[in-house]
This record gives sequence, C-alpha cells and structure tokens, in this order.
Amino acid sequence: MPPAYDPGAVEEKWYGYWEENKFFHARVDPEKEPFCIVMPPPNVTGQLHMGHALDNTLQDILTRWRRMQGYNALWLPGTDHAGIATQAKVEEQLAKEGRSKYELGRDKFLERVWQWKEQYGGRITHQLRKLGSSCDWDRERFTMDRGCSQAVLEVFVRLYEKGLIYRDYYITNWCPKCHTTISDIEVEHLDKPGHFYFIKYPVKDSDEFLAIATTRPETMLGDVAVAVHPDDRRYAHLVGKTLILPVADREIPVIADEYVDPEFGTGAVKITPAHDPNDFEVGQRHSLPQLQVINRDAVMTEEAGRYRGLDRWECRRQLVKELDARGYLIKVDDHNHAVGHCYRCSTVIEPMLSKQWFVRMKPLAEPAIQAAKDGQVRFVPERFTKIYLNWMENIRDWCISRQLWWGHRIPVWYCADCGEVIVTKTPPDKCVKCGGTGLEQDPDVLDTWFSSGLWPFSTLGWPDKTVELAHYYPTSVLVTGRDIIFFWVARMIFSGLAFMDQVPFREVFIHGLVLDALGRKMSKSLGNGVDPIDVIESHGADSLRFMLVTGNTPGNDLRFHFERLDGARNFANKIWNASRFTIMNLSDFTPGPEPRGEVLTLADRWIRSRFQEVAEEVTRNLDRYELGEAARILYEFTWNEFCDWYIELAKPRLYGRDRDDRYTAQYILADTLRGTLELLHPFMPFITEDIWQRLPHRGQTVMKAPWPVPVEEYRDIPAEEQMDVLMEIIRAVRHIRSEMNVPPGKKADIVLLVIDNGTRSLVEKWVGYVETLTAGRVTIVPSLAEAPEQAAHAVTRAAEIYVPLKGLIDIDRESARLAKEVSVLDRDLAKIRGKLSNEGFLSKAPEDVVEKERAKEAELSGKKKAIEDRLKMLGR
RNA sequence: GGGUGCAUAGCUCAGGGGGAGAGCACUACCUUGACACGGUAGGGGUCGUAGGUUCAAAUCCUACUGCACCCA
Repeated sequence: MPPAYDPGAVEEKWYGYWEENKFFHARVDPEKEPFCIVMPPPNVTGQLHMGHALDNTLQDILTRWRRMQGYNALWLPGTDHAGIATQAKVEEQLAKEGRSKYELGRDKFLERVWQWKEQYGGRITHQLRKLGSSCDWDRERFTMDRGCSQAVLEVFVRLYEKGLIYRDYYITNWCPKCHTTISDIEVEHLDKPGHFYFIKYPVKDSDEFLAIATTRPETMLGDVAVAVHPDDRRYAHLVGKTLILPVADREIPVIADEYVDPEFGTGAVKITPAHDPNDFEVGQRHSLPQLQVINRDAVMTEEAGRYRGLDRWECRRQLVKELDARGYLIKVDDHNHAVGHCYRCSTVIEPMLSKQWFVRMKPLAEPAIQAAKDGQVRFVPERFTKIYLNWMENIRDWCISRQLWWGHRIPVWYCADCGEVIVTKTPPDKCVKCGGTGLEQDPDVLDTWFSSGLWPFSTLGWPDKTVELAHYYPTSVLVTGRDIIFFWVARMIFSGLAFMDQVPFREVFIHGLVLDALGRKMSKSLGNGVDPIDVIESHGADSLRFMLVTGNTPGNDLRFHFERLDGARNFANKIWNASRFTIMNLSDFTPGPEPRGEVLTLADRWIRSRFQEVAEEVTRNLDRYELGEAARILYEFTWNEFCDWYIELAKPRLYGRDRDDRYTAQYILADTLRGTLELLHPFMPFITEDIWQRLPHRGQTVMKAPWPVPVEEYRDIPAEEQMDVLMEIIRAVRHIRSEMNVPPGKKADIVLLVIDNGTRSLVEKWVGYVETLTAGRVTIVPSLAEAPEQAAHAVTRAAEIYVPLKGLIDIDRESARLAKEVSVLDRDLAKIRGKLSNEGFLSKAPEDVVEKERAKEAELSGKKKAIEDRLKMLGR
C-alpha cells in the first residue's frame, strides 16, 4: 500500500464493481422493510453543482446506512426536463447557427431538443456516479419519459374533470425575454433603488387635484380609475367624481376600495388592471375595463397613444419629463422597492393579462395543510413546517400553462367549428360535440413543476398499480434544499394526497445552501461557484462528501472553504495510514477464535467498549438526521482514540515475542478497524470499501455488511475508567517533559507515587503503557521517604509524579510553574466551594450533581495540597 | 410590514440548564520503522447587549442591536 491515499484510481474501480454487481439495485421484497428516497431530479441538461453534491451526499448516506441496516433500500434517480432552461439552451445553440425556433417549426425544434437531451442528458448522471451515489440506475426516470408523461395526462384530465383546472383570462407574470408566463414563485423579488413619483390628477369641472403616488408612472396610460380607502375622510368628497387622466386626457372615476392603504403614499392609488395584480382584483370588484398599454416584448402598445412603440423604461423617462413640463409632477422621492425578476433570466417581470390554465389550489391545499399539522409528513428541522404552512395557507391559484414548446403539451383541443373544449388523454380525431374535424390542440405546455410534483408516484409506476408503488409508497424521506420547499415539496404533498390518498413521504429533510467562502450564494453571474467535479479530481469524492456533511447542522447554510476540504482529505489519509499499519501487521493473521478473558489487555477492552458507544451514538445521530454530528463522532474516535492511543499501544505487542498477545492485538485491531470502516462507509464509501476488501471480511462488499450494532457484552466501564487513569498520568508526564524541554529521544526516569493499593496494582500491571507512550522508565512506590529535590512534579487523580532531572531543573522555574497550578486550582475550588456552601444548591440540585461537585472538591483540594507540599519542600 | 435563522477562540463552525469544544491558523519541540495530508505539548473566549426564570444560564424566556434569508 502506498503511503498516501490516492482516491482517483480507487473510486473508479469500486464504483464500477458496485454497479456491475447491481449492488444498488433494489428488488421488491415484501419480507423486508422498505426504505425509499426519490432523488430530486436535476435538470437533464445541467451539470452538477455544489447544491447537488450536498443534496445527493445526504441521500446517499441515508440510503447506504439503511441498506446496511437490512432495509429494502431504494434510491430512485432521475432527471427533469426543465422547460425554460433547456429550451433556452437549444435556442441559444440555434442562434449561433443564425437560426430561430420559428424557422424550424415546432416539430423540428423538439427534435433538436431531444437530440440535445441525448447528447448532454447523461452528463449529470455520470457526475452523480463520480460522487458515489448508490442509486438504482436500473430504475432511472425522466419527467418526459412515457410513464411520467402518462401520469401528467392522467392528472390533468382528472383535475379538469373535478373542476380543479380551469382556463381564464387573468393577470400573470410575464417574462418579456423568455416569452412565457411564469408562476408566482418563479418570480424573485429583489430590492432595487427606485423612485416614487407623485402625480396630480385634475378633478373634472373643478380646480382641485387628486395626488397619487406610483413607482411605475408608465402604466398610468392604462389607468382606468383612482381608488381611495372608503373611510378616508380626506377624499370622501371625491368618491364618485371624475378625474381627467393627464397626458392621455381620458376621464376616469374615483372609487372607494378597502385595498387602499391610507398611510401609504398619498392614500390615493391609480388603478391599472391590465398591469398590476392588485389593481386587477380591484378592477374586477368594480367592473372596470382592462386597458393593455404594454405588449409581450415590454413595448408600449397602440393604447399608449403617442408613446406607442417605446420600450417601457424609455416610455417612463419621456412620460415623466412630459408630466413635469406640464406641471403634473409634484415630486419624485427615492424609494427602494421589491421588483419582480424572472428566476431564470433576471429580466424584470411584466404583469400581463392573458388567457392561461390554472389549478384551483384551495381544495388541494386543505388536506396538504392537515397532513403537516397532524404529522403525516414531518419536517426536519421542525421549523420548516411553519414556512410550509404559511405558504399553503395563503396559496393562490397556480398558473400552469407555459408559452414554450419543450414540455408536456396541454391535453386540450379546441373545435374550430363549434368552439368545444375537449380535454382528453388521447388525441381526438373529431369533435365530440359537433363531429367537426377542425381540432386544434392548445399550443402551450405545462409548468415543469406540474410533472415533478408527481415524481414520488409517477416514478414508481403510477397510474398503473405496480408492486413498486405498493411496496415503496409513501417513500421514507425527501431530502432537498430549503429553496424549493414551495416549488416542489408543497406540490408533491398535495399531488400525492390528491392521487394516492397518502403523503408522498413521511419526512422531509431540509438542508441549507452551499455558499462561497464569503457567504455569498454560488452563482454563474458571480463566477464564485466551485465545481464538485474539480474537487473530486483534486481531493477525492470521499473528502468532498465528508467536508459537506461535517461542521454543519440541518437546515443551516454551509460555507465552502478549501481549508475544510483539506481537513477532510487529511482525515481520509489518516484512515488510509491507520489501515496501512494494520494491514502491514496482519500478513500472518488468519482470524480464528475470538480472544476472551485474561488475554485481552486493558487497551483491548477499552477500545472495544468505546467502539460500542461510538456505534450507538452514530446510529442515534443518523436516526435524528444529525449527520454532521455522526460524522464528527467517527472522526474523533478514529483519530483521537483508535490512532492516537490504541494503535500506539498495539505496536509493542505486534513487534513482541508473545504470539498469543500478538494474535489478540491483531484480532482487536482488525476487528475495530473493520467496524469503524463500516460505520464510516455511508460517509466515505470509496476508501472504506477499498480497505475493507483488504481486511479479513465476510461478504462481497462493505455496502452490504451488516450495520454495527452495539454489543452489550463488550461494554466495559471499568476498563474505560482505568484507561482514563493511565491516560491522565501519561499526559502529565508528557507535559512535564515538554515543559522541561527534555529531548523526545531521551529516556527519562519517572517515579509514580501511588498510595491507594488497588490503583497501584492497576498502574503496576499496565505500567508498560506509561513507558511506551512517554519514553520513560517508571518506578512505582507506595510512599516516598524523601522526594527528590531535583525533579519536576505533577499530580493526577491516581498518582503523584516525579520526574527527576538532575541538573536540568531550575528550582525557581519549577516553583513558578507549580505556583501557577495552585492558582488555577484555587480559582476552580472557589467556584465549587461556592456551590457547596449554597443552601439552595444542596437542597434543590439533583443528588448526583451535588455528589459530583463534592468529589471534584475532594480531588482538587487533594491535588492542591500535594502541590503545596511540593512547593514547601522546594523551600517556597 | 410579517416571518425564520444566525451572533461562541484570529478564521470557519459544532455544542447546548450543572467542569467553555473542534478544525484551520498560531507558538515550542520532534524526519520515532502507519501517516509531515504526521506526532507531542501549549497559548488564545466576561459564549452579541440588557433584563427575567432557576439552587444553577453560553444553553430557557423577553426585549434590543447587527447580519443573512424568505414572504408581502
């Protein structure tokens, strides 16, 4: 084995081995308890980013862990057709050829997109493999494959038949660049510095003016009224009067509506139903006309009169100038406000009137609210329940039609002859009403999230009644980022309830975002993204995974620091070398009978006992989704206990002449290491497999090794306490050596004064530990007639330590060191004695806490006395 | 405007009612036959501020300040 771990070769080798042997494949087995995760499908033509890396690492850890625990574990992968993003990419490609999708026509264009999908669709799944994802590739799905498309048709038709899908002329968010409507949650509100324009609207046949305030003056060309609050005394006399709209010179009414906030602006609001969602609703309440002054390219329409043909921003500039020149502009204030942007292209959204398809949300949301409230679906961390509920309870109808070509085409046909609307899964050849053949399918496609909302059951075979669906639905847990709770999680929940009568997953494990080192979101425009594939190539997939999962708590964001990545790589290397040591010393080892009883050394009993606790703690933390905590426990056990102590103490036994003792050491070493690798496997699948295969083992792969379960019989509290005693002595001696600048190579004489007989026999039995780990020669005595003057001194719970250092001791320095110890002890003692003299503490604190304080007091005061005696002896 | 999270060592972050933790960085020593991607020892924090609950608060509660995010 090479002295440093080289992930490159190892990773490819083992992933191939796993995949070829179908270890990821889950067969339905009614005898075994199912565990199922459906992968949040990444964009089929996208590439892996850190968010994916985190999300899939977490899923893989859970899946590998449950699989080892014996569950029938299925992690179902797949990709998403990502309507806008994919279509935009292909359009870009066409543009480079100097062509447009219109030139090609719909069918040819779609052929191109499918070609693109074939070409790039494998990229991200290939990258997921590099990460080590143990998903069942035999069951890989795509939101536009036949099954998923069938599910989409089924759902659309059923919802339509239930009256939950309708088509309406409505105001929606229009992206002038993507040329499609987008849903409310696809709009990103960004605070932008802007202006608040105060404009006078003259009252007809009067000298009076009504002042309004707006952030979008260009929309005034489409104003059809001005609204004030019904209780607003300032304007009560104007309600019902007519205003003359400046510039346009149209007459518009003053109306009263509760929607108006009298405190905001002037308390009078211009109403533009065609270009503002709130105004739209006001307009409906008051039966106002809808005047469209901005078109789909965000250019002013004919209705804008002189301003027609101008871009919306240019129109604003010129119009404000005119208002000012003609005396209508009162003032312009600076004003920061949230402006809606397209989440895909960041263009400012234009609220636009158009005919669209909607899902009626209220009836669907109700059971979805109930499900979260009574725990059918549980969020981890819990606080996300509130965020989910808040959104669900205030939900608005969902606009599902998109003016795109790439996606699930809406299964609706219109009869040219009689106008009949036909909603059906199979394309009709004639009108069901008039028999006419002039049928035309709705040109729009469905929102991508419409199909991904069905993902947990469409991928398991729905609408067919498959065995997979019966076995794995509801799935166990959904793992996803907190940024798509609304987009996706919510939609899966109400869809699942609507079509499966059960929640799609019992738990939702939410994680944060991966930020850059400065705490900024990683984004293409900032160029601050770190490519997981680069990281895997430089540091290995295991290091990336370990780094992503540690030092982080569920739901919180995580900053990406290369230093932490180095730390994870160093840990992998530490594992590698501990294993290298073990394997090098196992050449003549074949596992035979388990060593029992007296042949076990204290260190053997200790490490084995500690391992049981670690197995228990790791499992407990995985159970509560504290993956970072589980990883931390393994890190500390491996490094600080197994490597730093157990391996060091095993060395003399491995090199010694006692064959039985060597065998015992080999046995415990191999056993503990193998167990540790098994616990580490879900986190670091590659390195653990590579080493596990080199150790004595049973089975084809660590992936299918049984998850370590704590063995009560191996728990050994006395051994742990005794090891503590010895470790404390060893640390104290090392401390002295270091303080006194004793060269590491030099053997030092050590005198241990151990008064208690039981403790003394313990220390006598395992004195070798002290000698090995301190490079010392130890003498143990029950009493000291005369303590050596030329010696450094320390006190532990069990022993007083003297390290004679003839000629090396500076009495002044040693005294000063001891005096400092005393002052530290005094400080601690004062705190403890304060507690112990507190009546309330003694009567109200639990007994074991009081007892602990008493014991501590005794220990520290004993220690203090010993040091003071020593100081006295040194003549201070 | 409403909501959520965060504030702990120089940096990044765990922890969470009874002795302040880790990694990195820092200091000193060490090329010891697993590992310098290493070892040993060490320095460093009134746990954001102010109240409250409690025998006991970094931890629970309230308010405030600052930062981040979400929603309107």
